[in-house]
Amino acid sequence: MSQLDAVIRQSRRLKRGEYLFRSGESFKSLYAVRTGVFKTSVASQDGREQVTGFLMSGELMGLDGISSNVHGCDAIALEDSEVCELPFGRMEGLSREIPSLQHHFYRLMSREIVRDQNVMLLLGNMKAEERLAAFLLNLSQRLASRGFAANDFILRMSREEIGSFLGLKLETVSRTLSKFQQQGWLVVDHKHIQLIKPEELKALIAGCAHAHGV
Amino acid sequence: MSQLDAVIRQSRRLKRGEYLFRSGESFKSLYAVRTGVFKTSVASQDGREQVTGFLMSGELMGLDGISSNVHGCDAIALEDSEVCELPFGRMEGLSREIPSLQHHFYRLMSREIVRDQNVMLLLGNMKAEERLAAFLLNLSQRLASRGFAANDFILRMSREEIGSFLGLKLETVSRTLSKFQQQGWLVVDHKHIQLIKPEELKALIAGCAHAHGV
DNA sequence: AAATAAGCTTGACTCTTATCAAAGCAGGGA
DNA sequence: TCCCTGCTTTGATAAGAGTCAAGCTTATTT
Repeated sequence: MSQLDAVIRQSRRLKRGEYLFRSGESFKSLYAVRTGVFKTSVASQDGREQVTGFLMSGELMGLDGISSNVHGCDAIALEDSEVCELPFGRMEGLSREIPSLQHHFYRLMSREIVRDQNVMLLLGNMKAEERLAAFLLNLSQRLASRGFAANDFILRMSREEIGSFLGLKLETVSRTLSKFQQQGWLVVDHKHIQLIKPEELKALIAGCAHAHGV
Repeated sequence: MSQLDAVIRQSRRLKRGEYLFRSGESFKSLYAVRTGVFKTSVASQDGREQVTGFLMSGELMGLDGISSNVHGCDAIALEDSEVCELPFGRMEGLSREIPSLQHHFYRLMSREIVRDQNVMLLLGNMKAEERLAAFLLNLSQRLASRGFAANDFILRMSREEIGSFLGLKLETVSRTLSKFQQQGWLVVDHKHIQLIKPEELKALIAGCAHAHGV
Protein backbone atom coordinates (compact mmCIF):
# COMPACT_ATOMS: atom_id res chain seq x y z
CA MET A 1 0.00 0.00 0.00
CA SER A 2 2.94 2.30 0.49
CA GLN A 3 3.84 1.59 -3.13
CA LEU A 4 0.38 2.77 -4.06
CA ASP A 5 0.79 5.91 -2.01
CA ALA A 6 4.01 6.68 -3.80
CA VAL A 7 2.30 6.49 -7.14
CA ILE A 8 -0.77 8.54 -6.41
CA ARG A 9 0.79 11.25 -4.32
CA GLN A 10 1.12 13.63 -7.23
CA SER A 11 -1.78 15.99 -7.47
CA ARG A 12 -2.72 18.84 -9.73
CA ARG A 13 -4.80 21.97 -9.25
CA LEU A 14 -7.02 23.43 -11.93
CA LYS A 15 -8.89 26.72 -12.19
CA ARG A 16 -12.48 26.95 -13.26
CA GLY A 17 -12.79 26.39 -16.99
CA GLU A 18 -9.40 24.73 -17.32
CA TYR A 19 -9.06 21.50 -19.31
CA LEU A 20 -7.63 18.50 -17.47
CA PHE A 21 -7.29 16.67 -20.78
CA ARG A 22 -8.76 16.91 -24.23
CA SER A 23 -10.17 14.34 -26.62
CA GLY A 24 -7.42 13.16 -28.93
CA GLU A 25 -4.56 13.76 -26.50
CA SER A 26 -2.41 10.76 -25.73
CA PHE A 27 -3.57 8.84 -22.69
CA LYS A 28 -1.13 8.28 -19.86
CA SER A 29 -3.03 8.66 -16.61
CA LEU A 30 -6.35 8.32 -14.94
CA TYR A 31 -7.42 11.18 -12.69
CA ALA A 32 -9.39 11.00 -9.47
CA VAL A 33 -11.25 14.11 -8.39
CA ARG A 34 -9.99 15.22 -4.99
CA THR A 35 -11.94 18.46 -4.62
CA GLY A 36 -14.19 20.40 -6.97
CA VAL A 37 -16.37 19.31 -9.87
CA PHE A 38 -15.61 18.34 -13.47
CA LYS A 39 -17.60 17.70 -16.58
CA THR A 40 -16.61 15.26 -19.30
CA SER A 41 -17.91 15.70 -22.81
CA VAL A 42 -17.54 14.37 -26.32
CA ALA A 43 -17.81 16.71 -29.29
CA SER A 44 -19.01 15.97 -32.78
CA GLN A 45 -17.33 17.33 -35.88
CA ASP A 46 -19.89 20.07 -36.35
CA GLY A 47 -19.44 21.30 -32.81
CA ARG A 48 -22.36 19.67 -31.04
CA GLU A 49 -21.38 18.78 -27.50
CA GLN A 50 -22.62 15.86 -25.46
CA VAL A 51 -21.80 16.12 -21.77
CA THR A 52 -21.22 12.53 -20.64
CA GLY A 53 -20.90 13.14 -16.92
CA PHE A 54 -20.45 15.46 -13.98
CA LEU A 55 -17.80 14.17 -11.58
CA MET A 56 -17.22 14.93 -7.93
CA SER A 57 -14.74 13.93 -5.27
CA GLY A 58 -13.62 10.33 -5.43
CA GLU A 59 -14.79 9.80 -8.99
CA LEU A 60 -12.46 8.73 -11.77
CA MET A 61 -11.86 10.27 -15.19
CA GLY A 62 -10.06 8.94 -18.24
CA LEU A 63 -11.16 5.29 -18.29
CA ASP A 64 -12.19 5.69 -21.92
CA GLY A 65 -8.56 6.38 -22.88
CA ILE A 66 -7.30 2.90 -22.00
CA SER A 67 -8.73 1.21 -25.08
CA SER A 68 -6.85 3.31 -27.64
CA ASN A 69 -4.17 5.12 -25.64
CA VAL A 70 -5.92 8.35 -26.63
CA HIS A 71 -8.39 10.28 -24.54
CA GLY A 72 -11.91 9.93 -25.88
CA CYS A 73 -13.46 12.93 -24.18
CA ASP A 74 -12.67 16.35 -22.79
CA ALA A 75 -12.48 16.87 -19.03
CA ILE A 76 -13.04 20.42 -17.78
CA ALA A 77 -13.08 21.84 -14.26
CA LEU A 78 -16.39 23.52 -13.42
CA GLU A 79 -14.87 25.21 -10.38
CA ASP A 80 -11.38 25.48 -8.95
CA SER A 81 -10.49 21.85 -8.39
CA GLU A 82 -7.83 19.37 -7.51
CA VAL A 83 -7.15 15.92 -8.91
CA CYS A 84 -4.77 13.04 -8.19
CA GLU A 85 -2.98 11.76 -11.21
CA LEU A 86 -2.75 7.97 -11.46
CA PRO A 87 -0.22 6.94 -14.13
CA PHE A 88 -1.99 4.03 -15.75
CA GLY A 89 1.08 2.02 -16.68
CA ARG A 90 2.23 1.94 -13.08
CA MET A 91 -1.26 1.23 -11.77
CA GLU A 92 -1.51 -1.68 -14.15
CA GLY A 93 1.79 -3.07 -12.91
CA LEU A 94 0.83 -2.62 -9.28
CA SER A 95 -2.54 -4.22 -9.83
CA ARG A 96 -0.73 -7.41 -10.85
CA GLU A 97 1.00 -7.50 -7.49
CA ILE A 98 -2.01 -6.45 -5.43
CA PRO A 99 -5.02 -8.60 -6.33
CA SER A 100 -7.43 -6.40 -4.42
CA LEU A 101 -6.29 -3.41 -6.47
CA GLN A 102 -6.85 -5.31 -9.67
CA HIS A 103 -10.30 -6.32 -8.53
CA HIS A 104 -11.01 -2.75 -7.53
CA PHE A 105 -10.13 -1.51 -11.01
CA TYR A 106 -12.35 -4.04 -12.71
CA ARG A 107 -15.17 -3.00 -10.44
CA LEU A 108 -14.61 0.69 -11.09
CA MET A 109 -14.71 0.21 -14.84
CA SER A 110 -17.76 -1.98 -14.56
CA ARG A 111 -19.48 0.64 -12.46
CA GLU A 112 -18.84 3.19 -15.17
CA ILE A 113 -20.47 0.86 -17.69
CA VAL A 114 -23.51 0.50 -15.44
CA ARG A 115 -23.71 4.25 -15.04
CA ASP A 116 -23.58 4.69 -18.81
CA GLN A 117 -26.38 2.17 -19.27
CA ASN A 118 -28.53 4.17 -16.90
CA VAL A 119 -27.81 7.33 -18.86
CA MET A 120 -28.88 5.49 -22.01
CA LEU A 121 -32.13 4.54 -20.29
CA LEU A 122 -32.63 8.18 -19.38
CA LEU A 123 -31.83 9.51 -22.86
CA GLY A 124 -33.77 6.84 -24.67
CA ASN A 125 -36.94 6.57 -22.64
CA MET A 126 -37.60 9.50 -20.35
CA LYS A 127 -39.46 12.77 -20.83
CA ALA A 128 -37.96 16.13 -19.94
CA GLU A 129 -39.49 16.25 -16.44
CA GLU A 130 -38.35 12.73 -15.65
CA ARG A 131 -34.83 13.45 -16.87
CA LEU A 132 -34.48 16.55 -14.77
CA ALA A 133 -35.95 14.88 -11.70
CA ALA A 134 -33.56 11.96 -12.11
CA PHE A 135 -30.67 14.37 -12.52
CA LEU A 136 -31.50 16.39 -9.39
CA LEU A 137 -32.04 13.29 -7.27
CA ASN A 138 -28.81 11.73 -8.47
CA LEU A 139 -26.94 14.90 -7.59
CA SER A 140 -28.66 15.09 -4.24
CA GLN A 141 -27.79 11.51 -3.40
CA ARG A 142 -24.16 11.89 -4.38
CA LEU A 143 -23.80 15.08 -2.37
CA ALA A 144 -25.42 13.44 0.63
CA SER A 145 -23.05 10.49 0.45
CA ARG A 146 -20.17 12.97 0.66
CA GLY A 147 -21.56 14.61 3.77
CA PHE A 148 -23.17 17.63 2.11
CA ALA A 149 -26.78 18.68 2.44
CA ALA A 150 -29.01 16.54 0.26
CA ASN A 151 -31.75 19.10 -0.27
CA ASP A 152 -29.90 22.39 -0.51
CA PHE A 153 -27.07 22.76 -2.98
CA ILE A 154 -25.42 24.87 -5.63
CA LEU A 155 -25.36 23.75 -9.23
CA ARG A 156 -21.83 23.92 -10.53
CA MET A 157 -22.92 23.68 -14.16
CA SER A 158 -24.92 25.95 -16.45
CA ARG A 159 -28.40 25.24 -17.77
CA GLU A 160 -26.84 24.54 -21.12
CA GLU A 161 -24.50 21.92 -19.66
CA ILE A 162 -27.36 20.26 -17.81
CA GLY A 163 -29.32 20.28 -21.05
CA SER A 164 -26.45 18.74 -22.96
CA PHE A 165 -26.14 15.96 -20.41
CA LEU A 166 -29.89 15.28 -20.44
CA GLY A 167 -30.42 15.59 -24.18
CA LEU A 168 -32.48 18.77 -23.76
CA LYS A 169 -32.13 22.41 -24.77
CA LEU A 170 -31.29 24.95 -22.10
CA GLU A 171 -34.71 26.59 -22.43
CA THR A 172 -36.38 23.28 -21.64
CA VAL A 173 -34.21 22.85 -18.55
CA SER A 174 -35.11 26.35 -17.41
CA ARG A 175 -38.82 25.88 -18.06
CA THR A 176 -38.90 22.53 -16.30
CA LEU A 177 -37.16 23.94 -13.24
CA SER A 178 -39.72 26.75 -13.20
CA LYS A 179 -42.53 24.23 -13.43
CA PHE A 180 -41.14 22.24 -10.48
CA GLN A 181 -40.92 25.47 -8.52
CA GLN A 182 -44.50 26.43 -9.36
CA GLN A 183 -45.61 23.06 -8.04
CA GLY A 184 -43.79 23.78 -4.81
CA TRP A 185 -41.44 20.85 -5.23
CA LEU A 186 -38.30 22.97 -5.04
CA VAL A 187 -37.00 26.53 -4.91
CA VAL A 188 -34.70 27.75 -7.67
CA ASP A 189 -32.56 30.80 -7.15
CA HIS A 190 -30.24 30.74 -10.11
CA LYS A 191 -27.66 28.09 -9.26
CA HIS A 192 -29.03 27.55 -5.77
CA ILE A 193 -31.50 24.65 -5.53
CA GLN A 194 -33.56 23.71 -2.50
CA LEU A 195 -35.52 20.50 -2.73
CA ILE A 196 -38.76 20.99 -0.80
CA LYS A 197 -40.56 17.82 -1.76
CA PRO A 198 -37.95 15.38 -3.02
CA GLU A 199 -40.51 12.61 -2.58
CA GLU A 200 -42.56 14.14 -5.40
CA LEU A 201 -39.52 14.03 -7.65
CA LYS A 202 -38.97 10.43 -6.66
CA ALA A 203 -42.58 9.63 -7.45
CA LEU A 204 -42.08 11.14 -10.89
CA ILE A 205 -39.27 8.73 -11.72
CA ALA A 206 -40.57 5.75 -9.75
CA GLY A 207 -41.82 4.04 -12.88
CA CYS A 208 -38.93 4.75 -15.19
CA ALA A 209 -36.08 3.97 -12.83
CA HIS A 210 -34.04 0.84 -13.36
CA ALA A 211 -35.95 -2.21 -12.25
CA HIS A 212 -33.22 -3.87 -10.15
CA GLY A 213 -31.72 -1.66 -7.45
CA VAL A 214 -29.30 1.24 -8.05
CA MET B 1 -2.17 -19.90 -23.01
CA SER B 2 -3.14 -23.53 -22.58
CA GLN B 3 -4.46 -22.55 -19.16
CA LEU B 4 -6.64 -19.99 -20.90
CA ASP B 5 -7.90 -22.57 -23.35
CA ALA B 6 -8.88 -24.82 -20.49
CA VAL B 7 -10.98 -22.10 -18.98
CA ILE B 8 -12.80 -20.91 -22.05
CA ARG B 9 -13.44 -24.22 -23.72
CA GLN B 10 -16.91 -24.52 -22.27
CA SER B 11 -19.51 -23.25 -24.65
CA ARG B 12 -23.26 -23.00 -24.60
CA ARG B 13 -25.91 -23.01 -27.32
CA LEU B 14 -29.05 -20.93 -27.19
CA LYS B 15 -32.20 -20.92 -29.28
CA ARG B 16 -33.74 -17.76 -30.66
CA GLY B 17 -35.48 -15.83 -27.89
CA GLU B 18 -33.65 -17.61 -25.09
CA TYR B 19 -32.16 -15.60 -22.23
CA LEU B 20 -28.43 -15.99 -21.63
CA PHE B 21 -28.80 -14.15 -18.34
CA ARG B 22 -31.25 -11.78 -16.73
CA SER B 23 -30.87 -8.55 -14.85
CA GLY B 24 -30.69 -9.30 -11.13
CA GLU B 25 -29.18 -12.78 -11.48
CA SER B 26 -25.93 -13.35 -9.70
CA PHE B 27 -22.90 -12.66 -11.84
CA LYS B 28 -20.34 -15.41 -12.33
CA SER B 29 -19.18 -15.31 -15.92
CA LEU B 30 -18.63 -13.14 -18.92
CA TYR B 31 -19.83 -14.51 -22.23
CA ALA B 32 -18.24 -14.06 -25.63
CA VAL B 33 -20.47 -14.47 -28.65
CA ARG B 34 -19.15 -17.28 -30.84
CA THR B 35 -21.93 -17.40 -33.43
CA GLY B 36 -25.28 -15.67 -33.72
CA VAL B 37 -26.52 -12.32 -32.45
CA PHE B 38 -27.65 -11.10 -29.04
CA LYS B 39 -29.30 -8.04 -27.66
CA THR B 40 -28.72 -6.63 -24.19
CA SER B 41 -31.33 -4.46 -22.54
CA VAL B 42 -32.20 -2.80 -19.28
CA ALA B 43 -35.82 -2.58 -18.15
CA SER B 44 -37.45 0.06 -15.99
CA GLN B 45 -39.98 -0.76 -13.30
CA ASP B 46 -42.97 0.16 -15.46
CA GLY B 47 -41.80 -2.14 -18.23
CA ARG B 48 -40.09 0.29 -20.58
CA GLU B 49 -37.16 -1.41 -22.26
CA GLN B 50 -33.92 0.20 -23.37
CA VAL B 51 -31.86 -1.96 -25.68
CA THR B 52 -28.24 -1.15 -24.82
CA GLY B 53 -26.54 -3.10 -27.57
CA PHE B 54 -26.62 -5.69 -30.34
CA LEU B 55 -23.69 -8.09 -30.10
CA MET B 56 -22.09 -10.29 -32.70
CA SER B 57 -19.25 -12.79 -32.85
CA GLY B 58 -16.26 -11.92 -30.73
CA GLU B 59 -18.12 -9.36 -28.60
CA LEU B 60 -18.38 -9.67 -24.85
CA MET B 61 -21.44 -9.58 -22.59
CA GLY B 62 -21.76 -9.23 -18.84
CA LEU B 63 -19.12 -6.61 -18.05
CA ASP B 64 -21.71 -4.61 -16.14
CA GLY B 65 -22.07 -7.44 -13.66
CA ILE B 66 -18.56 -7.14 -12.26
CA SER B 67 -19.27 -4.05 -10.18
CA SER B 68 -22.00 -5.55 -8.05
CA ASN B 69 -21.76 -9.31 -8.65
CA VAL B 70 -25.23 -9.08 -10.12
CA HIS B 71 -26.08 -8.82 -13.81
CA GLY B 72 -27.30 -5.34 -14.71
CA CYS B 73 -29.02 -6.17 -17.96
CA ASP B 74 -30.78 -8.95 -19.81
CA ALA B 75 -29.01 -10.78 -22.63
CA ILE B 76 -31.23 -12.50 -25.20
CA ALA B 77 -30.36 -14.47 -28.33
CA LEU B 78 -31.88 -12.96 -31.48
CA GLU B 79 -31.19 -16.13 -33.44
CA ASP B 80 -29.86 -19.57 -32.60
CA SER B 81 -26.48 -18.75 -31.13
CA GLU B 82 -23.46 -20.04 -29.33
CA VAL B 83 -21.38 -18.39 -26.62
CA CYS B 84 -18.19 -19.18 -24.71
CA GLU B 85 -18.55 -18.86 -20.99
CA LEU B 86 -15.63 -17.14 -19.25
CA PRO B 87 -15.83 -17.67 -15.48
CA PHE B 88 -14.80 -14.26 -14.21
CA GLY B 89 -13.11 -15.38 -11.04
CA ARG B 90 -10.77 -17.64 -12.96
CA MET B 91 -10.16 -15.03 -15.65
CA GLU B 92 -9.26 -12.55 -12.94
CA GLY B 93 -6.77 -14.97 -11.46
CA LEU B 94 -5.26 -15.80 -14.82
CA SER B 95 -4.99 -12.16 -15.73
CA ARG B 96 -2.67 -11.70 -12.75
CA GLU B 97 -0.32 -14.30 -14.18
CA ILE B 98 -0.60 -13.20 -17.80
CA PRO B 99 0.00 -9.44 -18.04
CA SER B 100 -1.15 -9.28 -21.64
CA LEU B 101 -4.46 -10.82 -20.64
CA GLN B 102 -4.90 -8.26 -17.89
CA HIS B 103 -4.14 -5.47 -20.31
CA HIS B 104 -6.55 -6.98 -22.80
CA PHE B 105 -9.34 -6.95 -20.22
CA TYR B 106 -8.74 -3.34 -19.29
CA ARG B 107 -8.86 -2.44 -22.95
CA LEU B 108 -12.04 -4.38 -23.55
CA MET B 109 -13.82 -2.67 -20.69
CA SER B 110 -12.55 0.70 -21.81
CA ARG B 111 -13.78 0.03 -25.32
CA GLU B 112 -17.22 -0.68 -23.93
CA ILE B 113 -17.14 2.69 -22.14
CA VAL B 114 -16.19 4.42 -25.39
CA ARG B 115 -18.99 2.65 -27.20
CA ASP B 116 -21.46 3.76 -24.54
CA GLN B 117 -20.29 7.36 -24.86
CA ASN B 118 -20.97 7.23 -28.58
CA VAL B 119 -24.46 5.89 -27.93
CA MET B 120 -25.01 8.82 -25.56
CA LEU B 121 -23.92 11.21 -28.31
CA LEU B 122 -26.41 9.52 -30.62
CA LEU B 123 -29.29 9.58 -28.15
CA GLY B 124 -28.59 13.07 -26.92
CA ASN B 125 -27.87 14.95 -30.10
CA MET B 126 -29.02 13.21 -33.26
CA LYS B 127 -32.27 13.33 -35.19
CA ALA B 128 -34.15 10.21 -36.26
CA GLU B 129 -32.55 10.03 -39.71
CA GLU B 130 -29.07 10.49 -38.31
CA ARG B 131 -29.62 7.81 -35.68
CA LEU B 132 -30.80 5.27 -38.18
CA ALA B 133 -28.00 6.09 -40.63
CA ALA B 134 -25.43 5.72 -37.86
CA PHE B 135 -27.01 2.42 -36.83
CA LEU B 136 -26.98 0.95 -40.33
CA LEU B 137 -23.42 2.04 -41.02
CA ASN B 138 -22.21 0.68 -37.70
CA LEU B 139 -23.84 -2.67 -38.46
CA SER B 140 -22.41 -2.65 -41.96
CA GLN B 141 -18.92 -1.95 -40.73
CA ARG B 142 -19.03 -4.65 -38.07
CA LEU B 143 -20.35 -7.22 -40.55
CA ALA B 144 -17.65 -6.29 -43.05
CA SER B 145 -14.93 -6.68 -40.43
CA ARG B 146 -16.20 -10.25 -39.90
CA GLY B 147 -16.00 -11.11 -43.57
CA PHE B 148 -19.68 -10.63 -44.39
CA ALA B 149 -21.04 -8.37 -47.10
CA ALA B 150 -21.05 -4.75 -45.98
CA ASN B 151 -23.96 -3.61 -48.14
CA ASP B 152 -26.33 -6.54 -48.14
CA PHE B 153 -27.47 -8.03 -44.87
CA ILE B 154 -30.32 -9.36 -42.79
CA LEU B 155 -31.48 -7.51 -39.71
CA ARG B 156 -31.67 -9.90 -36.82
CA MET B 157 -33.76 -7.54 -34.71
CA SER B 158 -37.28 -6.16 -35.04
CA ARG B 159 -38.18 -2.55 -35.80
CA GLU B 160 -39.21 -2.21 -32.19
CA GLU B 161 -35.81 -3.38 -30.94
CA ILE B 162 -34.02 -1.01 -33.31
CA GLY B 163 -36.28 1.78 -32.07
CA SER B 164 -35.58 0.94 -28.46
CA PHE B 165 -31.85 1.05 -29.09
CA LEU B 166 -32.09 4.36 -30.96
CA GLY B 167 -34.59 6.05 -28.65
CA LEU B 168 -37.31 6.03 -31.32
CA LYS B 169 -40.68 4.36 -31.75
CA LEU B 170 -40.99 1.49 -34.17
CA GLU B 171 -43.18 3.55 -36.52
CA THR B 172 -40.45 6.17 -36.81
CA VAL B 173 -37.90 3.48 -37.66
CA SER B 174 -40.20 2.09 -40.32
CA ARG B 175 -40.97 5.51 -41.78
CA THR B 176 -37.32 6.51 -41.85
CA LEU B 177 -36.33 3.31 -43.61
CA SER B 178 -39.05 3.97 -46.18
CA LYS B 179 -37.76 7.50 -46.67
CA PHE B 180 -34.22 6.23 -47.26
CA GLN B 181 -35.60 3.78 -49.78
CA GLN B 182 -37.59 6.48 -51.60
CA GLN B 183 -34.40 8.46 -51.93
CA GLY B 184 -32.73 5.47 -53.51
CA TRP B 185 -30.17 5.13 -50.74
CA LEU B 186 -31.10 1.56 -49.87
CA VAL B 187 -33.59 -1.21 -50.55
CA VAL B 188 -35.67 -2.59 -47.71
CA ASP B 189 -37.35 -5.94 -48.02
CA HIS B 190 -38.55 -6.66 -44.50
CA LYS B 191 -35.41 -7.75 -42.66
CA HIS B 192 -33.26 -7.70 -45.76
CA ILE B 193 -31.33 -4.46 -46.26
CA GLN B 194 -29.26 -3.51 -49.28
CA LEU B 195 -27.25 -0.34 -49.03
CA ILE B 196 -27.19 1.26 -52.47
CA LYS B 197 -25.59 4.59 -51.62
CA PRO B 198 -23.84 4.15 -48.27
CA GLU B 199 -21.91 7.34 -49.01
CA GLU B 200 -25.18 9.29 -48.71
CA LEU B 201 -25.76 7.78 -45.29
CA LYS B 202 -22.21 8.69 -44.35
CA ALA B 203 -22.78 12.25 -45.54
CA LEU B 204 -25.85 12.42 -43.31
CA ILE B 205 -23.83 11.66 -40.19
CA ALA B 206 -20.60 13.36 -41.26
CA GLY B 207 -21.29 16.35 -39.04
CA CYS B 208 -22.59 14.59 -35.98
CA ALA B 209 -20.02 11.81 -35.76
CA HIS B 210 -17.43 11.86 -33.04
CA ALA B 211 -14.74 14.44 -33.78
CA HIS B 212 -11.68 12.24 -33.16
CA GLY B 213 -11.71 9.03 -35.16
CA VAL B 214 -13.40 5.76 -34.15
C1' DA C 1 -18.59 52.34 -10.79
C1' DA C 2 -20.06 51.97 -15.33
C1' DA C 3 -20.01 49.19 -19.25
C1' DT C 4 -20.20 44.90 -21.30
C1' DA C 5 -20.77 40.17 -21.59
C1' DA C 6 -22.72 35.92 -20.22
C1' DG C 7 -26.34 33.28 -18.53
C1' DC C 8 -31.26 32.77 -17.43
C1' DT C 9 -36.32 33.20 -18.00
C1' DT C 10 -40.41 33.56 -20.54
C1' DG C 11 -43.42 33.88 -24.60
C1' DA C 12 -44.96 32.74 -29.29
C1' DC C 13 -44.59 29.71 -32.79
C1' DT C 14 -42.71 25.59 -35.42
C1' DC C 15 -41.16 21.12 -36.22
C1' DT C 16 -40.14 16.50 -35.13
C1' DT C 17 -41.61 12.52 -33.35
C1' DA C 18 -45.18 9.98 -30.65
C1' DT C 19 -49.70 8.21 -30.57
C1' DC C 20 -53.68 6.06 -32.35
C1' DA C 21 -55.65 3.44 -35.88
C1' DA C 22 -56.23 0.48 -39.86
C1' DA C 23 -54.72 -2.51 -43.22
C1' DG C 24 -51.16 -5.56 -45.39
C1' DC C 25 -47.81 -9.18 -45.34
C1' DA C 26 -45.19 -13.28 -43.88
C1' DG C 27 -44.00 -17.16 -41.29
C1' DG C 28 -45.16 -20.89 -38.15
C1' DG C 29 -48.15 -24.38 -36.46
C1' DA C 30 -52.17 -27.37 -36.84
C1' DT D 1 -52.62 -25.98 -47.15
C1' DC D 2 -54.90 -22.59 -44.39
C1' DC D 3 -55.43 -19.89 -40.56
C1' DC D 4 -53.68 -17.29 -36.98
C1' DT D 5 -50.48 -14.40 -34.89
C1' DG D 6 -47.06 -11.13 -34.87
C1' DC D 7 -44.54 -7.75 -37.37
C1' DT D 8 -44.58 -3.97 -40.56
C1' DT D 9 -46.25 -0.13 -43.21
C1' DT D 10 -48.78 3.98 -43.78
C1' DG D 11 -51.96 7.76 -42.63
C1' DA D 12 -54.10 11.27 -39.56
C1' DT D 13 -53.62 13.74 -35.51
C1' DA D 14 -51.55 15.32 -31.12
C1' DA D 15 -48.07 16.33 -27.90
C1' DG D 16 -43.60 17.41 -26.51
C1' DA D 17 -39.58 19.78 -27.15
C1' DG D 18 -36.98 22.91 -30.21
C1' DT D 19 -36.32 27.49 -32.26
C1' DC D 20 -36.41 32.32 -32.35
C1' DA D 21 -36.71 36.44 -29.94
C1' DA D 22 -36.93 39.75 -26.25
C1' DG D 23 -36.03 41.27 -21.80
C1' DC D 24 -33.78 40.58 -17.40
C1' DT D 25 -30.26 39.37 -13.87
C1' DT D 26 -25.75 38.52 -12.54
C1' DA D 27 -20.94 38.50 -13.26
C1' DT D 28 -16.81 40.35 -15.36
C1' DT D 29 -13.97 43.88 -17.26
C1' DT D 30 -12.15 48.32 -17.73
